[in-house]
Amino acid sequence: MSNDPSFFEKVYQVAKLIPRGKVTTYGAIAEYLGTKGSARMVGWAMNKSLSFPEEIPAHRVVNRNGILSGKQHFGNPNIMQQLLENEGIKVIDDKIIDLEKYFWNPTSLLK
DNA sequence: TGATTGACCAACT
DNA sequence: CAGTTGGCCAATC
Repeated sequence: MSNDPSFFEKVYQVAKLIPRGKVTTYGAIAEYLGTKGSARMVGWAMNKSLSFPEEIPAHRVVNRNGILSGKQHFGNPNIMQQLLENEGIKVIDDKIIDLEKYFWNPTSLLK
């Protein structure tokens, strides 16, 4: 099969690999893909992923500040925070506490 | 089909 | 210190 994964498809591959109880950032995924500037695309891809049949933990992806940027896209803004807290991640004021502690870098897959 | 937007990030002014 | 701009790729108008 000819694999020609677009930026878009790679995002899903990485997003599915995010371990439970961990979070990552749009920029980290984009950087892993080799295109740091496409961080916006990652978020946008997540938005579409909500409509996809595949289970993609979009709630484990936040922005560089650890803020739940896309909480509004889950239908109800509370869902994203509840999911994160359900995995043991502390979220206060739509922001992840000790982000570096829960942060998971997709680049770990390379080594 | 050209222009605009988008769950971002970093650098520059 | 805060606002603006450039960058990236794909989808929508």
